Amino acid sequence: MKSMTGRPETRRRALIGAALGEIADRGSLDVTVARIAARAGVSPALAHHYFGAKEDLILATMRHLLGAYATGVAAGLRRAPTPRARLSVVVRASFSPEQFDRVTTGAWITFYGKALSTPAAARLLTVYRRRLRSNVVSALGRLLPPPEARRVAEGVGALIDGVYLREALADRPAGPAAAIALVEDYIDLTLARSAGARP
Amino acid sequence: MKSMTGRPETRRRALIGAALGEIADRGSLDVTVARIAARAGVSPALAHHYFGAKEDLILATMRHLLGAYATGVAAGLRRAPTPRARLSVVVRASFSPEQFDRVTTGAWITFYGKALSTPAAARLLTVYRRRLRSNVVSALGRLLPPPEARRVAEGVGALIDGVYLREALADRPAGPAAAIALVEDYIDLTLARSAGARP
Amino acid sequence: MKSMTGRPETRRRALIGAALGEIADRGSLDVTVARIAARAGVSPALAHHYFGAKEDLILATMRHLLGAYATGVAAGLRRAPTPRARLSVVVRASFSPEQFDRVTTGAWITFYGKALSTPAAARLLTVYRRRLRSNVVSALGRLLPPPEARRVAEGVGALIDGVYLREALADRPAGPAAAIALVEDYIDLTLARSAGARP
Amino acid sequence: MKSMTGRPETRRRALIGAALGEIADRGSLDVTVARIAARAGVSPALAHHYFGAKEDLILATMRHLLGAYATGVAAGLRRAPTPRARLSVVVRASFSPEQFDRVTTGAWITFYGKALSTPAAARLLTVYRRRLRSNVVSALGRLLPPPEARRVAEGVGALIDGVYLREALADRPAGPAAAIALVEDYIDLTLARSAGARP
DNA sequence: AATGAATGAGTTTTCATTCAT
DNA sequence: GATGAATGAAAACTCATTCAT
Repeated sequence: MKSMTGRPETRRRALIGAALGEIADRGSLDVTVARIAARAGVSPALAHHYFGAKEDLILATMRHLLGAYATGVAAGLRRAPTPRARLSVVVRASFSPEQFDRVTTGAWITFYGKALSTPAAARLLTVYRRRLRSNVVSALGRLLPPPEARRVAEGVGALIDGVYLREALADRPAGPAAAIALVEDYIDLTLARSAGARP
Repeated sequence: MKSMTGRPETRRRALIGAALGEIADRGSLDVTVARIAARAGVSPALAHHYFGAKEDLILATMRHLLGAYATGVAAGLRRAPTPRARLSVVVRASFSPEQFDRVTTGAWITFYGKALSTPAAARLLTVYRRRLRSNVVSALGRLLPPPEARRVAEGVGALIDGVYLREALADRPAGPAAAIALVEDYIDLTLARSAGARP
Repeated sequence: MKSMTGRPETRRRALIGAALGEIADRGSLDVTVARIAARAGVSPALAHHYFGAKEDLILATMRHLLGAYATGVAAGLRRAPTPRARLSVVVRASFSPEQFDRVTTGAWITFYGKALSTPAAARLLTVYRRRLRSNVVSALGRLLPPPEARRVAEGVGALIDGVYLREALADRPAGPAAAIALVEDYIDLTLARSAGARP
Repeated sequence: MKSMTGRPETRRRALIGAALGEIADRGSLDVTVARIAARAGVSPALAHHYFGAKEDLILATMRHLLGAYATGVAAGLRRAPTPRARLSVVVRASFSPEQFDRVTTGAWITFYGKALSTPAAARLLTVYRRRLRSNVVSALGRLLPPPEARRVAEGVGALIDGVYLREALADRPAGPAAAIALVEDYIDLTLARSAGARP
């Protein structure tokens, strides 16, 4: 194989993309540097050259995944006029085509497992999750009293995760529209109760 | 190590228990036959003698895990007098001390990942999940019209999964009581709406 | 290659012997587990099975080498009637055919280098050297006053090492007889001076 | 890293110095071109540009080491008035601060090992050793009959090597003064005998 | 002259698995 | 039934070396 020189950033992207693909294909982090490198069209040694240990490549890939999601959410939030609309943004972003394809769902679940065993991965997850949660809580804060806002935020987050997980593992997935409807319905129900209780 | 002879069934149980422990300790399926065997107090060769390939031991362990959960639910259901109570049984069984310790939560999440990549594991998961779902649907069927029963069953299942996942990964878990309350609240809300809408 | 089962102790010996041979052939510790294993007629995996890391195999080999020398000296000492004869035993043992062949000299020098970089190896060397030195000092103690005995012991030890080193590296070695004569002469000279000085 | 252009000779020196340092730090020739280059503040590619293969850089480093010693001896010899004084020069040069620091002793022993396996290194060593020996023999030739002069020269050389080696590896080195005293004493003893025997 | 990108050829090490006893 | 000896196949990682720029 002739060695083709490219810009380092291009190589890093390619390697992370390849890692993501391999992880989704294998359905686990039990992937080899050799296969990732081959998929990226470079030598295994180059993967080490850029990322050091395999673990670091994996974590970089995870960071990329979380970052893409956070970016998607943030972009939507900037354009949402009302608190309720901001909640919808979070829900829809979670089931957007980019976040909900086979590769990405596979990678997400795999990373949940990784977080279980690797403190560094757990920290990454915590950071992003907290950031996301604060978005939800702040939107809900305009609609609900603080203690309930926190509780509902927890429920919304859990429901998103649960639906996401089930859809990813379902033999016959219901699709994003149904997923979104389910979560939106939960939000509406909760808000309605509070609204009814207040006056 | 002295070779200790035991009843085959005892050996199998010991090996499955050891596998479960190793999986939880490592936080992933990246466990070795050698360690599992050592934990069970037998030689690696014996593990193969009983289970064939490592993969089979892993699947047997998964089956055991799912079976234990299903058994717990079934036992509760027999003693529950009303449909609403039967729903509670399912919820509580999911967060019972046996299902909600570090070992078991770790194993569950790990197996979700496994299902992603291994058709056999996915099938196992599907079978048990369907069985569970039919319990929920049949209980809800007494309280809601069929189409909504199905939808709510989906929501309840997803919420249980989501809460379970989040608790397992949380740096500061809220505990089973809070988890149960969250899901029960969702059930109540949904039932209340239907009750209010009907008359 | 058919796997031939043998007694563990036999295998360990074979591996240590093979390591010694490889080290001497290569003239450095830059040897591979694969080659050592091949020379011993076993798989590389077996070397790890018995010794753990390569480093441990190397240290075991070093221990073997030092042990063989110490054993040779000890055996001779038991049969030596006078202090002077005991000194000769040490000298002759150092240049005995077993200690002075190409393999052994090569290994010794290589291990001196190893001691330079590896504390564990340095400790090994120190232990054996101290044991040897105490033999020399105790023999000299009958012939010389203690402070001089210590000094001479140092000189004898250094001279043995130096001659050994030079012979090992010489393009035209003078042979063991000349080596022994050189050291014996040093001993005699030193003893003669003391004898002459005393009366 | 900014590419810094320098005079080729400066670069070579820097690389050899860095190699020497690395060898002493690691205590063996198991050093990498990358680390040597980094220590010299240049790229690995440049090391190859100047020296070709790593082996050549190592040999150049060895040559430098031997050359520095020979230069030190030669400088001393020019100023020594008597044969006996010239012998002292050789002894003292061997344990001078430049030759007896941690870096240099480490490098020397390491190169002894190298000579064992690499003919080119062995040749280098032989050349320098012969040159040195002829100095000693010619000095001794004024004091002793030729055959004995050769024998004593051998003993002096071996003793220097042995003391050097032991000091380098000792857990509690006695220091250069003691080393020099030991060798000088050997010389004196030998000369005294001859002097006593002649008349 | 000098570099960084890139790789091929190794090297240690792990581990599931087999098999004779 | 049970084991320990043994291995093949793979995996991560290292490093000297090349080459276009």
